[in-house]
Amino acid sequence: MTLPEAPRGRPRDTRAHQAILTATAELVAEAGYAATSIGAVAARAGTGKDTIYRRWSGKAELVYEAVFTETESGPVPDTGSLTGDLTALVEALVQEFSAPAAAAALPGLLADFAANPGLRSRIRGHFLAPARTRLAEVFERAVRRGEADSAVPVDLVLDTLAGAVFFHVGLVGEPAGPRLAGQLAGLVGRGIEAR
Amino acid sequence: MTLPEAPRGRPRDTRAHQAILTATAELVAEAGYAATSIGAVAARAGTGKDTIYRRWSGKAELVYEAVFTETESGPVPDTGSLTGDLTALVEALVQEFSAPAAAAALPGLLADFAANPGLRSRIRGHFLAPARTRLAEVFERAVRRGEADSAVPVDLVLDTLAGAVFFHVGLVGEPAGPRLAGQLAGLVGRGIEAR
DNA sequence: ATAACCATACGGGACGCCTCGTTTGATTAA
DNA sequence: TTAATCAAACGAGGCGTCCCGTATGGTTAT
Repeated sequence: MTLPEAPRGRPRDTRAHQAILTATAELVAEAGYAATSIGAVAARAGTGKDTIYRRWSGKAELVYEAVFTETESGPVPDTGSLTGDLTALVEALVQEFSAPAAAAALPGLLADFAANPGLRSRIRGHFLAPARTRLAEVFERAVRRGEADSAVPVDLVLDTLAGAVFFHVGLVGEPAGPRLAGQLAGLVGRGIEAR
Repeated sequence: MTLPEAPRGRPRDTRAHQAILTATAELVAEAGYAATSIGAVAARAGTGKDTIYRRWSGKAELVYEAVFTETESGPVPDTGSLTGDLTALVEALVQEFSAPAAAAALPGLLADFAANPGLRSRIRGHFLAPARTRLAEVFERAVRRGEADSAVPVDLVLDTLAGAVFFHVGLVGEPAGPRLAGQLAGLVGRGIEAR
């Protein structure tokens, strides 16, 4: 049943693969998303453009993988309180969005995703879905403890948290201050409290 | 002191000006931000590109004015309760962001603004500042009534509301459901309640 | 075990198409 | 006379595709 699908011909070069991802992340961090062209990435990575197009369909997919793939999303926080869990979750979100390459890439990346229905559904699956799962777990624990109001839609909370962090990082342009995560988690945490 | 700045030479054509703005809004709504080029706008408006570049410095400024200038932001709501005022404010925000041209333009526009420091500061002044003023008024009234916690930063609330609506409209891609405004206002309203 | 073969990847370069923002030229309106 | 208008063309640069000659690994035949 497995059908190993034996690959024929020359295998792809792992070093080229990694060099492309590294060059992409560096270029985005240095020059921004718009100024990052496939040609420039190829030149910096020391590859041909074909070697890039053979792996990724375009700039959006390449940058997304280069910037957000190495995300280590650790275990779901379980501090015992809704506010604590939420703060940990938001802190991770802020940290992820504030990394130089990520902050530089996010607005342009989001625009490309929004303009392309196919990409849009893929980002919801790859990026938002795990975040939603983690948030839902924290939320359900809080509901069982009687801390949270089960009537609040999880998707709304997710849009609110992600949107707030993105909007702040994207429009303010400065690395998010250290108090942002705590304040945001406090605001939203109080908003979903049971009463 | 006024220096009427007597115009010399042929005055600019008001009809061309309006035709350009109209063509821009239509093109953005139909084809999206990325597919809207200055050349296409000029062709549709029946003008030369020159006539556009004489008035606007580029696509971002043109689209921003075409899509968001006609925003009529009515009086600041005063329903007597924090939740009521907030709901009215968010409903206006949702309506504004959900207009076909606005929804199509927002992600790309935001990306251009984020990539350009000059444009970024201008959008904060023209677009966000009025919203912040209106929100601050609603918020201060609620603080005086004892409904809201004065320790909550207004900017955080603004980022949260705008970010949530943008994230929802931009990534879901569907017109925001009718319940979104009420749910979001409820969530954030409870979050800033005095306790 | 060795060698021939084959499918695919590689770096490099050129291509046609598109958009951008600028410039030029002839015309038109105040 | 002055400046705005439309039209056309420009150079620069990105995109995505294609082709080249070469490199590389697995498969097959000896």
